[in-house]
Amino acid sequence: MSKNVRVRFAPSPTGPLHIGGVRTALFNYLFAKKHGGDFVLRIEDTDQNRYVEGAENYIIEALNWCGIPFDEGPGKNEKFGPYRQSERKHLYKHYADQLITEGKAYYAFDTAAQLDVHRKGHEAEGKTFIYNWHNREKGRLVNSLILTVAETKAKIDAGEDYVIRFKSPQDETLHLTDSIRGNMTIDTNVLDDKILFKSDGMPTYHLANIVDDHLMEISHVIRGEEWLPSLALHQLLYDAFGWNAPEFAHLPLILKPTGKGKLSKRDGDKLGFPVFPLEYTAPDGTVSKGYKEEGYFAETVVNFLAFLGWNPGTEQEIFSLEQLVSDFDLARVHKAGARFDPDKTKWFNHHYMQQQLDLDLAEQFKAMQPELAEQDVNYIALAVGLIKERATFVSDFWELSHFFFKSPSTYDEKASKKAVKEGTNDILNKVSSLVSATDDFTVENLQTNIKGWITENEISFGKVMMPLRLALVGALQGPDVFDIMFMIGKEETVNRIEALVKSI
RNA sequence: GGCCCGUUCGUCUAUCGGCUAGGACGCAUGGUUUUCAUCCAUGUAAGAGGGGUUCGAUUCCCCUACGGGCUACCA
Repeated sequence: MSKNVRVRFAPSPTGPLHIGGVRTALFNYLFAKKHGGDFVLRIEDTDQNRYVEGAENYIIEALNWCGIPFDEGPGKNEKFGPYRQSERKHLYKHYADQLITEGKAYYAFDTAAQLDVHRKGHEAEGKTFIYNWHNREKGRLVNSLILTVAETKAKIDAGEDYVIRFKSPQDETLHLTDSIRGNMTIDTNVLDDKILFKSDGMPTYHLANIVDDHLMEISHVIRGEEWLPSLALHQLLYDAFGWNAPEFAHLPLILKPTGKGKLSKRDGDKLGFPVFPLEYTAPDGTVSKGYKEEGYFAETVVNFLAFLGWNPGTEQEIFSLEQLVSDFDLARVHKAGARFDPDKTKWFNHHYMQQQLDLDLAEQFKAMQPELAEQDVNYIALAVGLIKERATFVSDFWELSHFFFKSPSTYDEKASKKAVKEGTNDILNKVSSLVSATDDFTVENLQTNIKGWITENEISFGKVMMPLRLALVGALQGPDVFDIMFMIGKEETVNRIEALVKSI
């Protein structure tokens, strides 16, 4: 890559970023880092009506949690700032005026209500209303193409609302290029004269986007496929300004796990898995679940998002962020939309669970489990080390490890039936005395003593181990019984065995 | 409706004209284990349909079907 790579992630602060947006950000980040470039965050808040307080903050926190921070953006390394389009408002009008002066754009005075009438009328006849070459000078629309210069000026001076529309060309075939999809051709006759500048004094996405990408020296635009239909307009705008267009790559969409359509913010909790990286509380108080709060690791989220629409071409599926940076390649991004699979995501989390430090997990576990308030975190870490291989989330830990912290209050009925037989009492009493007699209380010594006794007396392992496990755990599950005995200590072990004996 | 993009196991995907179509998740079975898990092994299951091009098409082209996106003074 010869030129400086600069990419941008340009979300609209209309609410929390959903995982589709996070994936777009991730791919931008990976591409930038792969080529030693910069990852820019730009806030596209040109629509004042949809602005949501706190959304920008959420976006930044989400990127940070995922480990894909931006290099430049609001409040950070502002070489090309400001990075909020609302703060760049003064820049855009000049460019719109330039296009008007050059005859590439024009003023339009049609009100939203009038346009609506046209649209409805066309619809009733089964036609589509397009504001472009075929009707813009026919007299039914009001714009500076049919008004005289003086008339136009008079309207503007009188304070009448106007927009600025791009004058899209007639009878041309555009050749567009996308790094993922290759070449496409578009007939300009199907394009409408998009509004570049709104009557409220703000630019639309299209104008602001092109101007900012140019001013910020963006080299590659990597965005969702929903922007593909706008590519023709954007290319036309670059040409109109005489600017070199960046390279474009349109990412396939992330689809709902079941049903139709792309994954949307509203899918949220009703599908039983989070669609947001972080928990989000809307201004109206409704709370949406986040991956972080649900117990997913950032590594998990990054790894599964990377594989939605991309793969390395090898059979490797576990990728750290660093490995993704070195292996990522836009050429290997898929064209078709990818259905999101919650099961696979859990599998990734189970994998990354095993790589966490026991002490880190213990701290999280302690923070969420009231019963652990008085426990030594180092002891919790030992317990975690023994059970994490069977857990997907930290929230699974209590169910898997409660017996390390408190003695069983009940015995599972089925387990009791299976474990307690004729003579179990005697066996438990013997084991209890063997435990008591083990002075140097280590896993090895316990094994030597108890297993030795079992072998000497030719008893089956199950006859001893099952009731012993029942006494310690209250059920027939959990890790090695010798580990459990060692963890809870001699006295507690003896107490638990005696408690079961009494209950038989 | 119009325009654009897409289409390999249930899901994510490999294959860049030679395929007995590979891997992963899920599911099933078996093994390991003192238990439950984990783990390991095996199995299950696919190139939308029809035309071309070619010695040979999952791979290239066309048509149809289906899926998705866009079609706002939203991004």
